[in-house]
Amino acid sequence: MGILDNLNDMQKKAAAKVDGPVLILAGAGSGKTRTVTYRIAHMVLEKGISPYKILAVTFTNKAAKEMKERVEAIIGEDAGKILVSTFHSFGVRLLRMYGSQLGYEPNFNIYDTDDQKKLISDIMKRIGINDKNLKPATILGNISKLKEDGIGPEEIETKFYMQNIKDVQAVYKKYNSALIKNNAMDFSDILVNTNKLLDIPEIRERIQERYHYVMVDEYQDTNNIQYKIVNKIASKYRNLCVVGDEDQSIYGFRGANIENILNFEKDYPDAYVVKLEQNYRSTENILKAANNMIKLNESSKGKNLWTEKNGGDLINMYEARHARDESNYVVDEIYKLLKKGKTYKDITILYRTNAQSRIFEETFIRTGIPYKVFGGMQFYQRKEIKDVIAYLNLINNPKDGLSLSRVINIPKRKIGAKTIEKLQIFAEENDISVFEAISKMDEVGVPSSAKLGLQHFYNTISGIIEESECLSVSEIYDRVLKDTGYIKYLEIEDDKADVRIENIEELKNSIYEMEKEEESLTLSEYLEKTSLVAATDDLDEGDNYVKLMTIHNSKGLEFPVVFIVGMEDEMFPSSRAEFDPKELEEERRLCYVAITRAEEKLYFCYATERDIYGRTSYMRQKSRFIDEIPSHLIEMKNAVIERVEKVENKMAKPAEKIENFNPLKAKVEDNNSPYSRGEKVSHKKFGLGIVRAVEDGQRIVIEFREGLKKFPLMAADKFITKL
DNA sequence: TATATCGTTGTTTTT
DNA sequence: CAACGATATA
Repeated sequence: MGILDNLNDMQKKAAAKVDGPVLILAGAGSGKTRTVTYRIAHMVLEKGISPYKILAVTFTNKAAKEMKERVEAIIGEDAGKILVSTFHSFGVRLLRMYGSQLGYEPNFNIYDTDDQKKLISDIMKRIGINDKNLKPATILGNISKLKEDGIGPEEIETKFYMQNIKDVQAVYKKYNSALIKNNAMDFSDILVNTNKLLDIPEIRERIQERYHYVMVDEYQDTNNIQYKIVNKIASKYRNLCVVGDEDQSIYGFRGANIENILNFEKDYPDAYVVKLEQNYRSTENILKAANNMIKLNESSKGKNLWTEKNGGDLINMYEARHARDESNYVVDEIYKLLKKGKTYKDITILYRTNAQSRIFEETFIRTGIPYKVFGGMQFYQRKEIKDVIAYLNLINNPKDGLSLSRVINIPKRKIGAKTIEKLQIFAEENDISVFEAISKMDEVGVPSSAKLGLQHFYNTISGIIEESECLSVSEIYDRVLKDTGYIKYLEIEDDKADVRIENIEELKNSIYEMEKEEESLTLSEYLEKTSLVAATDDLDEGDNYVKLMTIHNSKGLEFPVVFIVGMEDEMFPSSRAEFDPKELEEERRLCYVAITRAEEKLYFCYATERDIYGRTSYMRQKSRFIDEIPSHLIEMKNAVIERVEKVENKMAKPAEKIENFNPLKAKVEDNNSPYSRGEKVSHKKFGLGIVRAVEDGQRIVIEFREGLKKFPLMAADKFITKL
């Protein structure tokens, strides 16, 4: 009786094959984590492999933590010797040790997306790019892509199709050198530089010798640079085990390359391939829905998930008149579920975009349902938190000019944009940090009104830096608040002071928590953790509340009851994916992920009206994905008419109406019409619009920014152009 | 330099 | 609806 007898036949095969390249194609809910943890346990306990030799890479900290705990439950404290880490944490770890070879100091800071955008917009201003069509976010997207494809600013060739290539190139160059000057890395740098380190023969060999066995989870979501990193480390001993599911590849937009998993057998012709198809999570009906949908994807290699949980409830579908009604319906259903013995923590609401959480939050607050939103405007992105973190960043790494410029005038010290610019220019010309430039403010020639504030700022920060060596993170944190008077500043200047101060308290608690777990937590480590947290890292299955999150954030999780809301065309699939077959496939995979999160009960909801940008969008259609599921698996709950009456009676704010227009009676499609529903058009006066209906072949209804408009079809061509 | 007010514009998805 | 930027004014 060995450890692996706890697994089913296929899982056992996957876990027993320890040497050489292994590809585990693990369908949703097929016991992937179980297989991998038993595989590791088998390696250590039965194969005599040193746990130090094992590296397991996961996608989130939560997954890493869970894997470590589950291995520990089988093999005991030896589990602590295995390195289970995310790509980014692994990279940072390496870069703290060897980053000096690339010109970084070990206390480098990590910039998140907001920091990156700020830096880029500063650079754009400085070099005088004020093209309205060229937003920092766009340039950032280009830069990240180039970086991760290994293309430096010098190497951009005209063959790359990219608008404003010259501007991108100029910003890219400055951006990179600014990061280095600031002793900072962005998310891409962490991966790119890790890869660079592995190109240094001594380091590569050291790592290869350290980790004879490499495992990668969620391999379908690795990007090109992660692919390089993994394959470099594993190239010597070739003990590479990758686990994934091509049908769950949903991060294409950030560079994930589904080809990595599809081509594994080409990369390693001797790969041992195992498919895990028995699903332990969901009922038969839920799985059938998922299977039927995903088989429409060309990217799908084809697999057939099966389960012993025969039958099960049908998928419950509800058409709401308005998004408000949708959330009310969900609340009604939650109450029913509670009566049937479910608790709040069994229930999760999934949606395509973060903005959708809002209406549910309002409804849950009104009805007293406990809930928690994961992701979205994250804790660490809030203004007050970013301010305090910026102070800590600056103390950790005084070269960080970006963090400096964020807080130099917060609280107000009479230091304006002009003064900061002068300091920046001086710093650049003399090749020193901005912080150092402050100490030479007489040479810089700052306005005399700013001098006192600058001096004060400088003294405060350098005072804390001097002492920081012998202070804990929470002590440094206290010093920052006290010495800068930040709380007082909020009380005086900020009308949301109470909430912000509460958040700052919460930040302090989180520091305490971390220090409890790790006594010798350094400032640098703390900051690293805060920049690499994922939305669901702090999800605790024990807490009793309804969970709300995007489908992306739900990957790897499972819940007894799942509501997938906003199942409307233009929302899901996203309007941006409509015309691109590849993106549509990714949306479909996303839907597949959503469906396969559910264990027992699955709901689809959509609304025919919904407020978007403060305006109502009418006649929204149910998602095409719903039609891809066999109708006998779906139970339609309410006919729209019946519901409309009910809702109109209780709606506080009736939906806007245009004269003589009844959305319910309007003919939605007309095959003889030159226009079709959902088509995007442009109008001379009203701008962009979407065709909502063609009435009796006579009139066309178009939704514009300022609402619905009707035109006689005959005259439409004069004003309207198809896009 | 700091604030007030108006107008524009946008929304996928995230480590 | 917000968040952000540009412009005006103290």
